[in-house]
Order: sequence, then structure tokens, then C-alpha cells
Amino acid sequence: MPRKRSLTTDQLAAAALAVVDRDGLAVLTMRTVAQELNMGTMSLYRYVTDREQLERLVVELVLGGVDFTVPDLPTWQERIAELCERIRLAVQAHPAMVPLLLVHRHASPGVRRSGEAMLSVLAGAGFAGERRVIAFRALVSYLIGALQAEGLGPLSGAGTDVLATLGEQYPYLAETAVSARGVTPQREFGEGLALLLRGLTP
Amino acid sequence: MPRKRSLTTDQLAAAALAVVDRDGLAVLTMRTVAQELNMGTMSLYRYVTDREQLERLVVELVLGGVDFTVPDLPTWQERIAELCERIRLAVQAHPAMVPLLLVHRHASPGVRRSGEAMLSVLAGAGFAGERRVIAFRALVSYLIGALQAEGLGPLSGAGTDVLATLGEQYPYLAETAVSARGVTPQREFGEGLALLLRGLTP
DNA sequence: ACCTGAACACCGTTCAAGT
DNA sequence: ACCTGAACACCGTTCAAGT
Repeated sequence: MPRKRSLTTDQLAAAALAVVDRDGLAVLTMRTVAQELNMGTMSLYRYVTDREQLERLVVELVLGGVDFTVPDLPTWQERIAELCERIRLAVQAHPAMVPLLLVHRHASPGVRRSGEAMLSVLAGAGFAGERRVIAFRALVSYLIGALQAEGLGPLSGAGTDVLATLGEQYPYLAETAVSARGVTPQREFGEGLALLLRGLTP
Repeated sequence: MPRKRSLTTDQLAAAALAVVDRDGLAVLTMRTVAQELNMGTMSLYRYVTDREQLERLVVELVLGGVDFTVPDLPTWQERIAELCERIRLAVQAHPAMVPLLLVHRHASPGVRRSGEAMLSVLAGAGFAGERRVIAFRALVSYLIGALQAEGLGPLSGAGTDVLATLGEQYPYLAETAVSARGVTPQREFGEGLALLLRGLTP
């Protein structure tokens, strides 16, 4: 245990997140973070053993702001949806870091807390054994996929305009891309999740 | 158009995929691929403008083997499920490259062909307008999330044993991890998708 | 015409030295 | 005790040169 540090790990994480938010994940580097803090590059290794650990700190910072207490809502579907929406909101503010959520999804306390909260809702709803496993994994898969899709560029964004151009080769893709223009990321996320929840039964 | 090349792009992609399969995505490097082919590093730039393009070739190689003709099955749900399962099978053989699918999901013809096939099934089932957008995106989100989850380590793998240890802090996570041991990746993928399909109505 | 080595501007990290 | 510069083994890529 070292004595006195000029930095908290939160400040370090905040600096890293600032770099990612401003310049993207590709620019996240021990050197760029050190610069952000006006320190020597090697000073970061006082706080972090690894670049990997620095990334994990970013994940924790983003997920740390999320309230994972189970919301007091009438149905379990609404409780799950609200938990997912809280996560979406926290992540949406930092779209560039979404890939880090996936890479570190095993080692992160924040990810675990979120899983525990979702599982407690499922268990309370009567999901047990392998049924619970399947339901949980389906929800997590959807959540991860949807967050990533949103982060990498919504269907209503620039990529969609390109797709709308490819009418000859991909008629359905083009047609669907046009319809997608009216769908906000929040609706897309929420209504997609609602579809999955509709199929879930304990 | 250059005249004579000692390599096809398929051979180049195969060499890159071999490196990824053997040593992981982190080792994929212009230098390692060149070594795999017994060429100078810079020779790769005869075939590829970029490291990014090399990665795209890998994506195309994996997705190129997938049959995206709509299967002749009784219900549209079965048709979607079969298309998804074909993708899962192709990708499963090369779990380390899954992140590439996501990074290049916009620029890849293979990804587009898969989207076109799924959309044609949805359209045939009566999905139109924004309903089709939501359904399609939900399916893609699930697919991406599930493939990634499988690639990064199934719930029934080593990570699960660790989770089962954390009983005090995360009781539900621990309990669910134990139940997860009996669930194969294929069942997890298929039954999770079935849940989503159950919630889908045109 | 096709291929490639040297060189440049970057990485993460070790290690020995500064204050 | 805390911090850091030099150095090492790597990257992707430019460019001029080899055959």
C-alpha cells in the first residue's frame, strides 16, 4: 500500500474517458492519458499495472453511475426494461467506449452488479434453473448487441443513407433503411427489448 | 489492374485467418501474416491497401462460406432461425475473429447479404415499415450479442466457474452460473433466439 | 511488373535513476 | 515515497530501391 498519491483512480479513469470521448478509442494510449494529466507516461503505472486495467477503470467509471437497485414497478417486464434503459442512458453518453464493455465484461464489478440485478428480477418472476439461464443470456446478448449497434452508428445515421443507395443489389436493405430514418435509438432499443420480453415466460 | 500476382486475395485472407485461429486476434499483424506466407511484410500492400482491408478479407472469408438462400421451411420463424444458425455455425469455427464481424459490420458484403436474406423473410411474413425496422434490428442485436458472448467465452466455460465462487457477493449470479453448466452454446443460442421470435408478430 | 528492405512515427512496458 | 526518462521490442505505413 503506497502512501500518498497525487491522483485518485477516479481522476485517472476520468482522464482516460475524456480522451476516448474526445478522440475515440483508437487514441486511448498510456501516453495520451498521461498527457491529459500532464504527467510522465510511466507515472500511470503507479496507479495501474496494465493498459488493460486502465480500460477496466473506464468501464467502472461509466457503469459506476448506474443505479442497479431494482425499480419499484408493477410488472417484472417493466423492471427489466427500466434496468436496461438505465444502462443504455449511461453508456449512450460515451458511445466510443462501448467496445470496452464487451472486452471486459467478465472482469468488471459493474457488469456483475447489473447481472445480479437482472437475475434477481427474473428469479422473482419465477424463472428458475436452465430457463433462467436462457432468459438471462438472451437479455444480455440483446443488450450488448443493441448497445454496440447504437455506439457504432445508429440505423438512422450516415450508414443508413449509404444502404438506401444500394437499391439494386439489396432491395430490402434499401427499403428498410428508408423506414429506419424515423426510428430514434431510444425507440429502437426499447421496442426491440419489448419484443424479447414479450416472448419471455417463466 | 496489375498483371500477375503470386497470391489470390483468398489465400491472403486464409493466411490471416490461420494466424487468428492459431494465435488469436491480438497477434494479427501485417508482419505475422507476411511471415505466414513467407513474404516480406510490404508485399501484402500489393493486395491490400490497409490493415483494415485485410481484416475485411477475413470477415468475407468466414461469411463467404455461408449459404444465404432462404431455406424452404414451413414457418418464417424457422426460416429466420435456420439462417441465424448457419451464421452461428460458420462463425463458431473461428471464434477469435468475432470482434472483426462487429467492427466491419457496415462495410462487409457478407454482412449485407445476410441482412438482405433476413429482411426478405420478414417482409414475406408481413412485416412492413417501422415494424420491420424494429424486428430486424432486434434480431441483429441478438445475433451480434450472442455470437460475441459465445466467442468471448460461453457461460458454461471457465468464467462461469469463477462466477460460481462469488456466492456471497452475487448470489443469483453464482446460482445461475451453476445451472448454466448444462447449457450448450447451441442450445443457448437457439432457445434465446426462439424467445425473441416468440415475441415477434407482424 | 512485381516485390521488399530501410526508415519513420508510433505502441506498451522494463528498469534504473531522479527528487 | 513517489515520479519519470531512456531504452527495448514491438506496431502500421511511406518511400525509394531492388529484381
